[in-house]
Amino acid sequence: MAKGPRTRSRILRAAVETACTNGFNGLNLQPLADRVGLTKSGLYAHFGSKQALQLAALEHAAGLFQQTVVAPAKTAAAGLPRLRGVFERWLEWPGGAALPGHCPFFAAAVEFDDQAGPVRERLMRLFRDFREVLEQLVASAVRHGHLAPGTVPRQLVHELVALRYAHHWGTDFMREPATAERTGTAFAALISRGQPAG
Amino acid sequence: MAKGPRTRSRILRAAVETACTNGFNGLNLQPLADRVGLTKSGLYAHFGSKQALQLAALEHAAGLFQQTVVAPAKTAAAGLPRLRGVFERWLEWPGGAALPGHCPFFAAAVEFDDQAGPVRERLMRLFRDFREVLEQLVASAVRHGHLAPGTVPRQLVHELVALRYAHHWGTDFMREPATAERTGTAFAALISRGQPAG
DNA sequence: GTTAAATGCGACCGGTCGTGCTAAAATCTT
DNA sequence: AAGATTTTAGCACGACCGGTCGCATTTAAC
Repeated sequence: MAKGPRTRSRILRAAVETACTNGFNGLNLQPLADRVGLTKSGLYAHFGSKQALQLAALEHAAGLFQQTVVAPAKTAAAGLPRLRGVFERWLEWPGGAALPGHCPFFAAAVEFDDQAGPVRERLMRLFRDFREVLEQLVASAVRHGHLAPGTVPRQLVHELVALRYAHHWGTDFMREPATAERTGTAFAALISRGQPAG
Repeated sequence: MAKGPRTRSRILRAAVETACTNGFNGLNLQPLADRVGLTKSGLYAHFGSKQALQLAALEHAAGLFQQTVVAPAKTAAAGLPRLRGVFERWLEWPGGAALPGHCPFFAAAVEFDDQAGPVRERLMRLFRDFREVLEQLVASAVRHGHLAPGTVPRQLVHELVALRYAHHWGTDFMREPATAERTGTAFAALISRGQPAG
């Protein structure tokens, strides 16, 4: 492997770590360059613009997410167990990928709320794609008879997203240990509500 | 009313509006001074530090929230109707206070996730206080027989927070019109789950 | 082993940030 | 109307921001 892509890789790792604690707007060149032992311009040469760096970091984070949260799905039986596994790994992300701080996508969703551009577009697509994955898992759980036939995947997934958000709020901002239990209780309630022949 | 407090008031109004779209870290002095027709230092003299400005803006926003979302609670009958009213006004905040953009508290929760200091402390207290209000409303609804006696207020409120977060995500970031309906459906499910004698 | 491309350094640009200071202007009090 | 006080403008500072350039060095290809 050539040297260029290798340092680029190091940069991206550090960039994602930074984004987890400081957000994507916190991807400032100078501190990031210091972290990887480069000069600002040396780092900059790899991307050409801050936006390109943000996009690359976002893409890298998406890869880690896929491989940490989604990919291990097949380790559990299809249907509800698989859905539960993904949800639980989602709760623990980004810690599950040995990343510090909090979910970078949630931070980015706030930072780019009013900031149109390719980063926002890409992030929205990532969200939609993962939601699609969740909906497939729900639909599969329904087909396996683990959830009521009348379950509307998109509705249930909306409520799963809600739980993940509240979990983020409770653990990362409020820092209340009881959060995990409350999230678990809520998840169980969601599932039992959708149980066939309640 | 003297002139000082009057301009201070104008500044705070503009500051909260800015915080709704740009967050509290986006409360930069120069643009804010331009908005209210002052010089940067002229504005600065009113607060003495950016952090003091952030705190004052946060306090002002809390006042608007109280008066827009919480105070009108008494217009509805005690119990479930009152809870529903507060939740619905919460969903529409900050639009209900004629403010642009999104809920500034959610943005602040991300910005100050890792940033210790008085702003973070104050914000956490505001969240706790409002959660307390919600729990009281839930408890009241239980006492009125609108919710099952076994309802755990803190758990239900956690899920209401979850819904509000997902609503924010769906409307402000994803910009999906269907979000309101899904949030409403989820709220109804939460309530019906807690209905006495199923 | 020579050569040419890839790679990173260092200095620097214009701009904006938060923060001080002083002096002038506007306001309030008497 | 005159004096006391508050309020604002003007200016400057050091630090940091994203971004650019030319040059040295390392790497890889021939």
